[in-house]
Amino acid sequence: MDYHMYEPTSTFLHSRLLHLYAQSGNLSDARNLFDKMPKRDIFSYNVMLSAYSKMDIYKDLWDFFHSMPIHDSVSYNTMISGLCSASCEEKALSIFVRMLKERVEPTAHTFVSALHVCSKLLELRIGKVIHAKVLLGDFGGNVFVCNALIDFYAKCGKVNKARWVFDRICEKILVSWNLMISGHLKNGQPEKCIELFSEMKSSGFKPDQFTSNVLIALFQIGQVDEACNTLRTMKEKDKICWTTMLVGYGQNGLEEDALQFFNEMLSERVRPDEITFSSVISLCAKLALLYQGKAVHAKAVHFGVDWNLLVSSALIDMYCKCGEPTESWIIFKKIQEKNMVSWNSMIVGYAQNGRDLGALDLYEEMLQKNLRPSHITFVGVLTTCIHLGFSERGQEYFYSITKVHGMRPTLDHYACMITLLGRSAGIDKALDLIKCLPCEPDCRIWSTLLSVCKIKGDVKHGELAAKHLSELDPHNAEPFILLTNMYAACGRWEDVAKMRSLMKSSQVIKFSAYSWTEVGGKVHKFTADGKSHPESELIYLELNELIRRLLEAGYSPDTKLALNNVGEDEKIQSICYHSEKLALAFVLYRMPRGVAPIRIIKNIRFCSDCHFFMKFASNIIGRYIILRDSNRFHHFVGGQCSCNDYW
DNA sequence: TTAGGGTTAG
Repeated sequence: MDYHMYEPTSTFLHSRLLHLYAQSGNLSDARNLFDKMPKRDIFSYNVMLSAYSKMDIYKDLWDFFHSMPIHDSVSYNTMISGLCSASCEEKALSIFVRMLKERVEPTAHTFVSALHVCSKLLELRIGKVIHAKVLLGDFGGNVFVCNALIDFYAKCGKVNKARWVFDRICEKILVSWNLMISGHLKNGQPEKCIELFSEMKSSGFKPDQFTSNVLIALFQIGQVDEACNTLRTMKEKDKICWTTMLVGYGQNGLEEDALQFFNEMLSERVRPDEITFSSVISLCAKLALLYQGKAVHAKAVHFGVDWNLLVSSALIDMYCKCGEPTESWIIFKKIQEKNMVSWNSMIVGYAQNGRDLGALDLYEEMLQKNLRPSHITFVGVLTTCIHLGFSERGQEYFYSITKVHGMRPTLDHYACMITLLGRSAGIDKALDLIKCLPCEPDCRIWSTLLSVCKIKGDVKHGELAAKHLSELDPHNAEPFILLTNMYAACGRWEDVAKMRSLMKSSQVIKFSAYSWTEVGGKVHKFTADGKSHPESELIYLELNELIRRLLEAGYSPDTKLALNNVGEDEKIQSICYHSEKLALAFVLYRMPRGVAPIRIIKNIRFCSDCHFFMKFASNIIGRYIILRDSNRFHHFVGGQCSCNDYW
C-alpha cells in the first residue's frame, strides 16, 4: 500500500477532529493532537489560532501567530478580531497594516474587524482610510461591512456620516436598523431614533431585544406609555429589555412602577442579573424603602449575585439611605476587593447619617491602602467637615485635591468650601472664594451661597445670591422662597408681601413638598394640610393629641415662618400640619407601641420648627425617629438629633 | 462577524 496515497486524507481527518476539539473549548486536547499531527495544513493552523483567540490571552495568541509558517486572510482576520477582544487594539491595527503590506487580500471580515478596532479607539482617521479601501475593493454593498461603518461613525460622533452609509444600504437587515437607532441615541438624538423606529416598522421589520435603544429614547423624552407599548410588541425580550424598562421608569420619577415592573419580571421568569439588581436596589435607596430593599436583597442572595461588587455597593448605599449604616458596614467589611464605589458609598453614607468621624477615619484608611480618591470621595469628605465644623481640616483636604492627588476641584467641591467657609469664617470669605473660581459661578454656587446666607441671616448677600440665581435659572422657586423666609425671620413683612406677589407673577416652578413612610409593605404619602389619606381623620386626631402633649411639655411652635396677616392660632395651624408631622402621626396611630425606628422621608429640606418638633416628640413618645430630607439624615433619640442642630 | 441595560455626590 502506498502510504502517501492516504496522507492527505489523514491530514484532513486530523484537522476536522482538531476543529471539533477547538469548538468544544477543549484547548489542551486540541494542542496535543496538533503537536502530534505529521503534517499541518493552513486550516489546522487557523483552527488553533482561533482557539487561542477565544481564550483572550494576548501572549499565547501572539506567539502562536508568529510560529505559523504561512498566513492567509483567515489567519489575519482571526488575529485582528482576537487582539481586539483581548483589548489589544493597537496591536490589532499593527496586524492589519502588516496584512496590507504582505499584500494578503482583505475580505469583508477584515474590514468589519478593523473598523471595530477603530471604533474602540475612536480612530477616525484610520477608519476613514478603511472606508476608502472598502469602496475601492467594492465591498460597499456588503451589509456587514456597512453595519460596521455605521457603528464606527456613530461611536466617533459622526452620526451624519453613519446615516449616510445607512441610507445607501440596499438590503438592510434588522441589525442595520438597530445600529442606526443606537447611533442616533448615542449622539443625543432621541427624536431621530424614534422617527427611524417607525420607519423600520413600516418597512416590515419587527423589533427584537436589541431594539431596546428605542425604549431609552422614549424614556428620555418622557414617553413612558409608548415605551411600555413598544416593549409589548418586541418579538424577543430578555433581561436587558426589562432592566431598560425599569431604569426608564425610575428616571421618569415613576419609581414605584419600576419596582412593580421588577416583580412582573420575576413572575415572567426572566432571570435578573447584577445590573438589574443594582438598579432595583438603587430605586429602593432613592425611596428609602427598607423593607422592600431587604426583600430585594434576599432575592439577590437567592439568585447568587449579592457578592457582586455592583450589587454590594448598591446595597451599602441602600442601607445608608434607609438610615441603617450598621447594615451597610457589615456588607462593606465582607467585600474582599472593594472598589471606588464601595468606599465612596460607605464614606458618603456615614457622612449623611451623622457618623462623620467614622467617615473621616474611612477616608484615612483608604489613603493608607494607597487607593486614589475620586471626586465623589471629596464631596463626602468635605461634607463631613461641614457637619463637624472642621474648617481648617476641610481646607487641607480641599488643597490636597490638587497638591496631593493631582486632580482639579470641581464646582461641587467649591460649593462645599463656600458652605464651610461661609459658616465658620463668615460670608466674606465665601465671597472671596467665589471670586477665585476657575470659571463663571453657576446655579449650584449661588444656591449654596444663598443657603449659607439664610443660615447666617445675612439678607444683603442673600439678595445678591438670589439675584444671580434668578438670572441664571428664571424658573427656579428657591431664591423666592429663601428670600421670603429670610425677610420673615427678621420681621420685614412688606418685603415678604412683595416677594410673594413677585413669585405669583413670575413663572417659577414650585416643587410640591411631601413626605412618605413605609408601613405594612406600602408607601404612604402626605402633603401639608393634606386630607387625601383614607385614614386622614384618625391621623389628625393622633397629631392633635401629640401636639397637646408636646405643648404641655414645653414645646412652643416656631411661627416666624408663618404668614403675618393671620392670627396666632392660624399661624400655629399653618405649621403644625406639615407633611412630616402627619407622617409621624400616621405611624404612631398604626404602630402605637413599636420598637423599630420610625422612618420618614421628605423630598425637600425640612423647616426648623419640624426639627424642633421631632426632637421633642422623640423624647415624649420614647421612640427613635429617622428623618431623611433632601440634604441629610436626622436620627432623633431622647430629644437629641444626630446632626447636633448643625445642618 | 456586527448591537442593547448599571451602582456612589450635588
